[in-house]
Amino acid sequence: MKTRQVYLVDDDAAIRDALAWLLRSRGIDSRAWSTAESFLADYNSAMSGCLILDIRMVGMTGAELYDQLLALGCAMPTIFLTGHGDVPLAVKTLKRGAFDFIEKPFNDNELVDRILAALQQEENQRGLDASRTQIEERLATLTEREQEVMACILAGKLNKVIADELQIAMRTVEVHRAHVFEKMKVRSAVELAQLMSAYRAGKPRQ
Amino acid sequence: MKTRQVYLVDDDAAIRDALAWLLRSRGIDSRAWSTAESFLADYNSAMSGCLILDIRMVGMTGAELYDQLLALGCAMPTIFLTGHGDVPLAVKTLKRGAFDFIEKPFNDNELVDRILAALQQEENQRGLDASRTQIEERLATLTEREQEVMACILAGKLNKVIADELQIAMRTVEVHRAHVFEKMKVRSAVELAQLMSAYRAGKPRQ
DNA sequence: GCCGCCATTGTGGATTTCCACAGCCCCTTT
DNA sequence: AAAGGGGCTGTGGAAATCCACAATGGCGGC
Repeated sequence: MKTRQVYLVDDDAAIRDALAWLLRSRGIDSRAWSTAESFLADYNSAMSGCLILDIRMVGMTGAELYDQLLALGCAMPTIFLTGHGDVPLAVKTLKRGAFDFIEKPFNDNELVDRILAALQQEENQRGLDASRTQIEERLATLTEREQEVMACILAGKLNKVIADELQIAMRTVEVHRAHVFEKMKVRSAVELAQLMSAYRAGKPRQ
Repeated sequence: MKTRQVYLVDDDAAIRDALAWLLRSRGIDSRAWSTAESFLADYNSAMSGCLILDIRMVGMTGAELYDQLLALGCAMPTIFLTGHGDVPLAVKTLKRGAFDFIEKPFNDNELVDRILAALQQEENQRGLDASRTQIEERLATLTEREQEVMACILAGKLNKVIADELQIAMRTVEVHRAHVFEKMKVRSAVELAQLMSAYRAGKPRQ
C-alpha cells in the first residue's frame, strides 16, 4: 500500500528545501521538482497525496500545470503558493477546483494545517472513488434485460406492472429481479434504491 | 410572486448608476444602496435574487457585510467587485461561498453573464430549499413510533424483524408503516428510500 | 365525561414477492 | 456436438405485505 506524499513544485530551491524540511519535521513524506515540465513528465495516476505548486514559474506556470493535470484526470488537492496579488488568476484557479491559495511568505503552521486537510480530503475522495468503481463494476455485469427490470424496480413498480410493460411473464420479472439483487449485492429494493441514489449523487465528476 | 432582483451595494455613485443602467438595458430589475450598513438595515429573507457588493467601502466593507448576511442565513449568490489585488481576501471570501470576484473595470457582458448565472443558481437553490422544507414538514408529522419504524424500513428490515426488535405485533408494524407512507406521501419503501437519500444528500447547509 | 390522538392487537382474506424444480429456444464459443 | 449464457415460462407452495373491520387502553384538552 503506497504512502501519501506531498509533491512540491517550485523553481525556487530555497522554498523547496524549506518546505521539504518543514514537512519532514512533521513526519510528512515529500518529493520536490524544480519545474512544472519535469513534474508533468513524472506524473502518473498512482501518485497519492497532494500538490504544492508555485503559481508562477519559469517555463510552464503552476496554473498551466494544474490545467494539464486536470486534463489528465488528476484529483489530488492542490495548494498554490503565490507571491503576487493576482486576484483574477486566484479566482479562476479556485473556481477550477484548487484546494487553496497561500501567499508567501507563509506561516508554517497554517501551511501544514492546510496540507493535512488536503491529505485528508484526498483520502476521503479515494474512498469515494473506490466505492464508485465497485458499483460501476457491478452495474457492468448486468444484462440489458436486467438493467431494464432494475430501472422499473427503482421506479417503484410492482412486478406485474413491469411484466405488462416489458411484455413478459411475472415469473421472468422475478428471475431478472433476483439476478439484479445478486449482481448488485443487495438484499432488498430499498437497499438497491439507496445504493443507486448515493451513486448518482456522487456522479458529477468530470 | 415576487420578482428576482439584483441588489447593488457600492459607495461609488458612478458605479451604481452604470450598473443600474446596464441591468435595465438587459431587462434585469435592480435596486442600489450606497453603504453596507443601509443595505443590512433593509435586508430581509424574502429578498430574492443576487448581490453585487463592492469589496471595499467606507464604513462596513463588502466582505464584512457578506459575513453578516451569512450569519443571517442569506443564501443569495454574491458577486464581489474589487479594484485591488488582495488575494487572501478573495480566497477567503470565495471559500466562504462567494459566487464570484470581478475586478474593476469590468466587461459588461462578462458581468451580466455572471449575474444571470447567479440568478439561475439562486432559483435552483430556492427550488431545492422548498423541497427540503416540504420533506421536513412531512417528517415533523411523524410520531416517535412511526419514526422508529421508518428507520427500520430504511434499514431494509422485514416487518417481522421490526416487530421482534420493537417488541410489538407484526400487525402494529404494518399500521405504523402505512402511516409513515401516508404522511411522507410515498407509495413504496423504494420511493421512501429515494426521498430520504435525496434529503440527506442535500443536508449540509449550515 | 367526551373527544381526539396514539399505541397496540386480532381476524380474515387478498395480493405480492420469492424461489425450488423443471423445461424450452437461440446464439456463441470451444 | 457439447457447453455456457441469456431470455423466457410454468407449477406449486411458502413467506411477506397490505388492509378492512373491529376492539382496548392511556393520556391530554375542552
